[in-house]
Amino acid sequence: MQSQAEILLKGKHRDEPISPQLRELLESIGTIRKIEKDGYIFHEGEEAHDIYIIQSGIVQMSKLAANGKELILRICKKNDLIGELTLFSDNPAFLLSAKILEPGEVIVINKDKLERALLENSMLTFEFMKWTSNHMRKFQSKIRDLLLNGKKGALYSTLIRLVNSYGIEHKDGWLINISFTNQELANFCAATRESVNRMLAELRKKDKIAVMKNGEILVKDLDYLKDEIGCEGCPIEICNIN
Amino acid sequence: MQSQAEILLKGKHRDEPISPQLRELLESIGTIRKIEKDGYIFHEGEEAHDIYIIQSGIVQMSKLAANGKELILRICKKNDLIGELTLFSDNPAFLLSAKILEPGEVIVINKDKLERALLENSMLTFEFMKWTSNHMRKFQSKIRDLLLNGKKGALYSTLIRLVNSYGIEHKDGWLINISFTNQELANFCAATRESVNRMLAELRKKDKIAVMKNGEILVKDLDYLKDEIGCEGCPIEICNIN
DNA sequence: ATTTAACAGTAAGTTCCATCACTTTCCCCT
DNA sequence: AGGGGAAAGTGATGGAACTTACTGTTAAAT
Repeated sequence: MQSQAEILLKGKHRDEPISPQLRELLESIGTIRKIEKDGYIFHEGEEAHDIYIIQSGIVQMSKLAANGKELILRICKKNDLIGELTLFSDNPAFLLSAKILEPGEVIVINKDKLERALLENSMLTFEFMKWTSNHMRKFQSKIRDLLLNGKKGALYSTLIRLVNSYGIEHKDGWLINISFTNQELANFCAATRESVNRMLAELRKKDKIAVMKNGEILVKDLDYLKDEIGCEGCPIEICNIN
Repeated sequence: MQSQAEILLKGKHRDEPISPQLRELLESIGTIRKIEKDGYIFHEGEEAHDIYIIQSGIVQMSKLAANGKELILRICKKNDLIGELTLFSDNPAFLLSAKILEPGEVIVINKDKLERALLENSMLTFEFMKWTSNHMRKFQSKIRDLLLNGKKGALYSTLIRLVNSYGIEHKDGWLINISFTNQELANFCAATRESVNRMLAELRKKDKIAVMKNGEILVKDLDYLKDEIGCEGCPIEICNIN
């Protein structure tokens, strides 16, 4: 049995969101495209012909609401698959927007090609289904976190997920290796910037977190966050933000 | 172009959640089990060996939170697939509880058998993936509805989805053909019974809904509900509660 | 027919959270 | 070095939603 620390210590290599075989297939039928900071790979509602796998860089997936509010659902990095929900769909339009937070490269894979390839290779089908099903599980745990413990629950669980996905070890705790503005954190939680600011101030006062000079958050007491929201210790492959 | 009325008029046959081929496969490798009112087909956390397809009856899928709160996520009927998220999973435990609201029968399908069958028949794989992906889309629209317009948004969107899934035509609007207590409606919305009661009272006062003697809700002005929450008219195969 | 239990309905008080309005801090730019 | 813009931080206020507490209603149970 590994402790969470040991699991996290594997560092950047701890995530293998898609299997090596699946990745190989995707690479073989895809083409590389550069993605540039603050641009978008695609926008919600656009017609979808391709799906993407991230090679490097960071991509934020979000949904826009009618009233102008934005809901951030995922933060994706190397080996994450995005745009996948348009696969096997009758009217393939992107459901989310993909904003580039850090530049890098993606593999662009033609939807039809991929569909055919998947259907021809049952091992890959297996991997793909496994990935999809896992993704759905994350989503169900997320919906609970966001709804069932108020805004505090939403923020704390977001912080926990960010640590699980982007936390690096630090002598005082876990450092979340991407910086977000208060507004962005609020968009994860369907809360306001001011509420998030106040909650972070309180956590800082209680010495549960600290904010670094570059804006990154250091979580000093992860267990406190978990306790406060009645975290049931779901596995790290579910409790993340990818 | 069909109007929503025309689509709904197709009545009970408007939903074909899974394709006839997929259904045939499932039936051929499954066995029948009777399900009895107020019982459970399975509970959250139990080890999962089978998945189920509903033949008749009504089944409610819900997630329990640490603080005792319950979140109802789906209401399933004939041809709906449940327990599906344990497929292709490493540690197959049910993520939701399946409570029987109306007695009936389910087809019990062994997980391993189904996995093998799916991998051997790519046409079925295709259908299955399509179903999964569609399911994920529903979920994303749901998370937006529940989070982005307060409790009113959550309740109104729940009513709209119930009409889309269980609405039958009525001279004054759409009658939701299952009855729920205020508490149950609250559990759909992550709200309290009292809040739901007040919102329903307000809708009744404005003559937008009416409550029948058996507790069923008659939605007299569906467009009002849609307008109030900035409904973007997503298709009926997404905006439902199955 | 009366009791009981479950649910609906309402009101008052409290807490949570969004909104508004502003100041302060940070950091980029020339 | 100083100015401008973006983000952080904070207080006041109001409204939304939860809590508590109670009454009214219905339907089943004895």
